[in-house]
Amino acid sequence: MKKTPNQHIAALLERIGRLLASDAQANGLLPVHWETLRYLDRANRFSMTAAALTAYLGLTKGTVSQSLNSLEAKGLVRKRVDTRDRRSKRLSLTAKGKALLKHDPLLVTSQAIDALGAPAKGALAHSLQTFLSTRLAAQERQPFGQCRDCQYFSQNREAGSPYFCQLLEEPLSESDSLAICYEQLPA
Amino acid sequence: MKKTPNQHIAALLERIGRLLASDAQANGLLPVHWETLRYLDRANRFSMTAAALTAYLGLTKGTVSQSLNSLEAKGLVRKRVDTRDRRSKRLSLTAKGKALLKHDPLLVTSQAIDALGAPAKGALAHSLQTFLSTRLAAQERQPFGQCRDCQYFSQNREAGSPYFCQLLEEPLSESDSLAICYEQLPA
DNA sequence: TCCTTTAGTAGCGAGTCGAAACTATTGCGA
DNA sequence: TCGCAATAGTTTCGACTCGCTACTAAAGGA
Repeated sequence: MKKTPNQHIAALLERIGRLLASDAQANGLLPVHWETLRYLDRANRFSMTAAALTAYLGLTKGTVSQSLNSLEAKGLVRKRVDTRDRRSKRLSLTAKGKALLKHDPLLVTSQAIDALGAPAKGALAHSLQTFLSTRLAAQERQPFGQCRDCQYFSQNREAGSPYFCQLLEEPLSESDSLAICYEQLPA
Repeated sequence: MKKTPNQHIAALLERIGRLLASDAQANGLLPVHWETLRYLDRANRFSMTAAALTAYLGLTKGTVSQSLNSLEAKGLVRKRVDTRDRRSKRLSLTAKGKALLKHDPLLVTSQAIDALGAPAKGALAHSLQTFLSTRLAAQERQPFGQCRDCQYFSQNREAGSPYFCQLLEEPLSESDSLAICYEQLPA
């Protein structure tokens, strides 16, 4: 079976994925746990729910519910019923969860990337981003891009907050604009 | 938590890995099964053992033994005791296993790579390869490179086969030289 | 008010995965 | 030649993921 350049790249990506997954078994956590902590660290306040996390990870809600229970039992994640929509629960990282992210095994991985030069890094990031977006779009999955790159993102007309979400009709802070969002629709 | 460019790339790689893993649940096989079939399709005859596969996947031998049992029960892989070293078993793909590789979910994935231009693809393949090699070397794991890029690889002095392995003292065919090898040591 | 949709949970079965204990074979060295 | 360490692989155990299905509860529209 001869390999095309595309297949070669695909095989490399899959193999690297496996490599990173085995790295990610650290501190008694499993890969999916680390991804959850990272997500909750990066998501904006509208996206801190089990449903959004389910879409992000591409798993079923039953599976995600179990993982969250496990993280809650470890004291890394907190669940609180949303007062506006009492079906929903708002997730958050506990102080312990935030502290644990300082020992994210991904930090070790990212050191190995220094073997590449700066221009190669830029090209790599861009290519990976393009591939990820293409693949997610093909499966009709949410891109989870940054808030400020969204077509609902706008300047705020009123005082108080610099930006505004036209979909959820909520004011946005500077750090909101950098977070990733479940609802994000690239401009 | 601010992200450095390195961390951004590492996060992308991990996320893409998860994406591919969920794609790889096709035809009733699990990701690790597909990786096993692919390995057995690409490995040379010295590397068709459970021990080599264990090193390739970075798992424990118990786990790999179980996966192989499952693949054998499905009729995709065959195990035969090695006549030279009766501790060892030589693995091979059955006809059914080879046929199944024509439906490898990685083939779908590789189509999405066409969203990148040809020069970007070359740079991407090179960067990923460099990263993988660096990371494997850091963990003192085998690179599993192609036979012909090995320091034991040489032209054959006798007739019959074009190449020769100076480590295993075995003649090598043209297709041997392209296969990946457990013993490979980059020149 | 009814009915559909949405958010999340609970339980089941299959299977990965690591760890540890085990068998069998090989090969080295005294 | 004997004994012992190293190597190849299997088995069993427990924890956990993961998809699936069935479930509860709340929201919201006709």
